[in-house]
Amino acid sequence: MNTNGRATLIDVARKAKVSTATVSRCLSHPDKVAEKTRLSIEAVIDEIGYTPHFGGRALASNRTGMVGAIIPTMENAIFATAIQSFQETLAKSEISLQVGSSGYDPEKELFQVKSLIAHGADGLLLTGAERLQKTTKVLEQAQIPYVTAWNSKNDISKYSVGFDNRLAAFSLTQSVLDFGHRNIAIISGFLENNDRAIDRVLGIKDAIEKHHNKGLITDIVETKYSIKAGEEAFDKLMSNTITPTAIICGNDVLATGATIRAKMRNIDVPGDISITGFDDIDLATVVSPALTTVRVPQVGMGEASAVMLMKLISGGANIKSMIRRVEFKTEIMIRESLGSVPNIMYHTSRNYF
Amino acid sequence: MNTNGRATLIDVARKAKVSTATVSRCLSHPDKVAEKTRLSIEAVIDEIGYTPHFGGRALASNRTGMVGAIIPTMENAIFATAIQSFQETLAKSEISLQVGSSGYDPEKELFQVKSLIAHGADGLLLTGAERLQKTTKVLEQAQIPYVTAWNSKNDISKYSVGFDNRLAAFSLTQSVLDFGHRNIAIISGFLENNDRAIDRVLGIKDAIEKHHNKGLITDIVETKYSIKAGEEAFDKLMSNTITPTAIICGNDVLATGATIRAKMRNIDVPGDISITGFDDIDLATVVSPALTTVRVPQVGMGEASAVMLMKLISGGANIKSMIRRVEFKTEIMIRESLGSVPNIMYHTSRNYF
DNA sequence: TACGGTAATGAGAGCGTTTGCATGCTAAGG
DNA sequence: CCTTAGCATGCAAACGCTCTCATTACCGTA
Repeated sequence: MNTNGRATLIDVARKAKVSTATVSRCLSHPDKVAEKTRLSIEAVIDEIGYTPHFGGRALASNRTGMVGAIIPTMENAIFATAIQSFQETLAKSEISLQVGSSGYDPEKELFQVKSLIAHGADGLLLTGAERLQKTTKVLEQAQIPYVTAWNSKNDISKYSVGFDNRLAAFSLTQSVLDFGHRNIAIISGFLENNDRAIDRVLGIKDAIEKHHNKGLITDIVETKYSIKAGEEAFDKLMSNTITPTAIICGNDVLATGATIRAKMRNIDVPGDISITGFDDIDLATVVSPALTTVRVPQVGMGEASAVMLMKLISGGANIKSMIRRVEFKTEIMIRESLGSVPNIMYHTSRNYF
Repeated sequence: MNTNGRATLIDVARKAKVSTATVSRCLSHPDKVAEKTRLSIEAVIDEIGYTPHFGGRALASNRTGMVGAIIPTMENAIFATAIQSFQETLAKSEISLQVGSSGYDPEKELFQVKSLIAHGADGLLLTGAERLQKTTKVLEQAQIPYVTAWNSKNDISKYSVGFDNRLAAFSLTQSVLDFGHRNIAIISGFLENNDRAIDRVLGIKDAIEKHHNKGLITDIVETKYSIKAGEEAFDKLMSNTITPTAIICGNDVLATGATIRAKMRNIDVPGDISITGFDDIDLATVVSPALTTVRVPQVGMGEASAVMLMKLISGGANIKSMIRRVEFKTEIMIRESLGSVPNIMYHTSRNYF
């Protein structure tokens, strides 16, 4: 019994008439202890309500059983599914998760990294490929293993799990072009410090350049990821001289905003204008019309990154032979929000080319 | 430099030519150290990239700087806002948060409590007033302070933050009655182990009993909190002999499901049927028509519970004089989904009374 | 110059666990 | 009956930090 009145290993040992070593083993490696001993120790533990002291454990074993994840934002569901499956996978090994958000700001990411390390993270999951050099340095000095997710364009020396944002956007854009659209606008998240957003825009441009020409892009609006921002961006696009017949949005949240605003302005989707999203979060099928979007391998990424990170943490010889990079495929989900070009607008727009 | 190659306090002390005590103070109570000393220590820390070892700190100080929160579900946004403000408030004091979910199952809650304690939580935030006796016992044996939220109907000896679910539902129902509705159906979450859901149903009944009679309730459907469940519940209600003119839903998620299904079936809301929600999450204004609902003091609860919990953790003399219970007001948000009773149905329904 | 008081620092004893190594015991084989 | 392998257990040294208490340094005042 320590000064706080909380039971300790020593109390258990004394009461069970064994050494602390045996009690410790009984907790951490039950198979190393004789059945009989184990039972009597467990009885004592139950009786006096002993819980191992976290700090003592962490100090002696140099492990906390906690890992951290830093995602850009929790405000919308973009990362929720992946984080959930990440968490579930960890939970199977009794590892807990602490989530922080960076707000798409590398400085804040660095802060979160420090904070998570200070809070005892055994390993970290980070979003995207780019970060401050200082962040990488901190990670290395603290000797914390980490995995990056959400983008496969990654330094080969690092451990990463993701998909090809650029390629996915490319495919989606091809579908849009196939529907006959020639005046295309983009509503993107802020590109600064966001390699995923940059890649998506690049993918759109790739597709357009390949099949037609750059002039097809009427405008690119950069804004924050929120429904309201999507609404405002829509207004902006519709106030331009050249209005688009299709709007490709950086994610489903922006697309939802655009769709809602279209409805408010009595602009029919997809009759008058087509709108596409990215991510395929729940929202995509809640709005009407349901969004054509890109399904991102959230569950797969969550699981794969958890497995990778746990291997890294356990360390040992097998690290050398580990796969350093997992790349997933994406899938285009064609739904109601993408349709053919409206005739009248189609003609109008042709004048410009 | 320890065996892992990670820098320790001793390394810093040696390099800065001071004792470990001074370095420790410099980190934890900078004002107790001379400016000059502090600067030189900080320089060394920066140079060798020292991060305090979590385990050592936790062991010596008997604090982890982490608290846990257990909410019933993360699958929808019901608890998100409160948790976020809880977290933000904690963050100001450099306390981190670990969230677990119980799935509305008391056994799972117990498991999560144990898990969070095992992971070093300094304190806990729990949802609702009811739980297993064993859970309370575990909490006490581990000497972990905790606060309950979301329901103010609470044992006075405990620390709680919440609002009166019953009263809120009562007010909302009054509004529904004021619009002339006399055939009212309820779609509730499962009542078992959910004091909030129970209270909301009781509040509805209170209002109806007070102003009219029980017979006005055409049906009560219990189901899980999901959009799909809301849809199915709606179908169930509409297949009854007596159909309602208003559906009061246990939360916005269920109400959203009902609304979506109504739209699918070409039943106009609120023209043919009124629907109300509870919680006022984002979803409530995303669906159309926007939901009439109850605004729950999520931000307030989050902040208040964080403050209360932190006081409890710091302990000291002021605990005795602490306020043990904070109760917030709710607000009825009248939006499009609630309207007058359609004439034809009104007449039909009158026949039954 | 001596002295008291205060601010800054140092010494060192824990904090509760884990774990490598030593020891003791049991059972099987010679 | 003695050896020996192998399993179960105990001993005790870390692990890295905090914090109390003691000590030193410095200043102003008598």
